[in-house]
Amino acid sequence: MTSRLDRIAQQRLEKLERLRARGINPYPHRYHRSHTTQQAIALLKQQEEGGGKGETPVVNIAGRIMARRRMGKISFLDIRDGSGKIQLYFHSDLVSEANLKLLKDIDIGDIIGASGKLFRTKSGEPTLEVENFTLLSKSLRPLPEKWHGLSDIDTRYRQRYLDLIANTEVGEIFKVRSQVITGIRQFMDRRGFLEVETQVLQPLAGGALARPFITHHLALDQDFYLRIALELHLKRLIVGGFDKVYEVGRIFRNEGISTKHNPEFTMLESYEAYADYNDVMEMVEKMVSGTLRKITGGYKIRFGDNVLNFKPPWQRLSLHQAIMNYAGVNFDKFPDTDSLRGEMLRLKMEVDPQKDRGRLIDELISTYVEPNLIQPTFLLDYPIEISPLAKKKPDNECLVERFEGFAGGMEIANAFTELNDPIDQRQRFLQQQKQQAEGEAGVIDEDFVLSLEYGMPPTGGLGLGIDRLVMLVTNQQSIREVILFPQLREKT
RNA sequence: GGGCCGUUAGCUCAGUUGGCAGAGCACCUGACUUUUAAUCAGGGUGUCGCAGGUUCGAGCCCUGCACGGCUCACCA
Repeated sequence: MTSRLDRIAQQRLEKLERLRARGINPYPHRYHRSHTTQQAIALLKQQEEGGGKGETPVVNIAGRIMARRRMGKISFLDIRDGSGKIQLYFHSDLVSEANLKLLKDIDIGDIIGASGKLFRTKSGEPTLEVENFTLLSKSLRPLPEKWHGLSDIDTRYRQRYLDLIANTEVGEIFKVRSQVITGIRQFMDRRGFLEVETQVLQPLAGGALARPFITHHLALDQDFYLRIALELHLKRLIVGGFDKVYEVGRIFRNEGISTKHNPEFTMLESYEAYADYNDVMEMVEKMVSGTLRKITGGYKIRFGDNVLNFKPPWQRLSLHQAIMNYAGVNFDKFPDTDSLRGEMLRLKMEVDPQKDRGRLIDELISTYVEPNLIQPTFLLDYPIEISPLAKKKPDNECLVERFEGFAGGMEIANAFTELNDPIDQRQRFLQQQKQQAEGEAGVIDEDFVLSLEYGMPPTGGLGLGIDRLVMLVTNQQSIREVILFPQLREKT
């Protein structure tokens, strides 16, 4: 590193050695903290509201030093813990000689514990008048700048701990993320769903069509795939007799990285026996709107330039109608790949000649429809070609009972009335296999089909992208802002 | 993988037509008994992302590479 950083680190190492020479352990094992900074402030307020009667109790607090203002005989330090921050006041007449000496070797970034009485300064700032303090951890490196914080995105993601120290609002995003997941779990548990954990390392990566990550088990001398969906194992559990199951789990897709895609992301999947996609739709509305209300107190959130209103019921639109509205294509009139491609070319759309009818429809959705679905919207009834795990509509062999939920121009949910006919399922897999691109997992999961042969009740299933939901709730335009450690290329 | 943009002190950023490498914060020394982006005086600590090239001379121009951002492609 540069000589200047060496110099700062060197100075701090020298301080460390001085402390050790005086018999001070710069990294002690524990500290008895009586209050968090916010509890201490609350205690002071309580004391004041009681008319100042009684002795102010001595509190022990601990945290990282964020700022220092030295003024001759007195010093002010700001320290921060997980709850917030508080100001410390040091007066050289009030602390021991040893403490005074220690204070000289303390730096911004160090973690200390301090005890003393609470009071308010002239300007009303709640403050701890320090009587005694201890070094709890010596910091050897300078923190990012106090006013502008840390804004270099590369450093923010690679050294997320610095981001969290320097930019307090980043921590808030991840608190909301936790609240979203907690809210969803509570919702599902209350509805009688059983939370389960299924395997991450799978012999076949099924349940979606995406390129998987591959790994190898040494003892078994066998390749495994990191799961690309939770679907097929959760449905096995429905066959097994758990009527309502869900999993909040990490899934892995070996695809491109973008502001809306991270190679590993978190998905909620749930399956409910004896339900269909209409039941699931209602559940999604209640789950998302209810969780939102719990966190924000209302149904409306700002997302970019828009205000999204999640109050049920959400807009429902058939996929067919949506593509008519936004792309001007009536796909019913173009029942095969060639005719649909011809129509798209006639409308001067860019068309990938490799794509079959299903993928062309998919393209119409993602290019023309999805970006326009700002308010929460359900698109219903998808073409069978792109929905191999969903049950056909009773009155239309070409469509399945499937919906996707959108908000803020992003897909957040995907659900269907699950296909439970094992013969139809095998045929759909075979059909899928023919269309599959190279590199994608293409082997039929025979064990899954076998499980269907034993009989799966009619079932409604759901997949919900947690990361994107958190993006919406926290008004973030990049998925990396809601994932603590997003995927980056290793620096060489 | 393609296109565009970026990379200068620990952090946030300037850097003119190609002519001695700059500021604020942080850091070090000193002053200061209620400060809070404390203030005041002094101190610049750098492989200008990396490697080449052009030039008397390159942070600046050219080529390649690395990493990042946006975007396109990919992506049930």
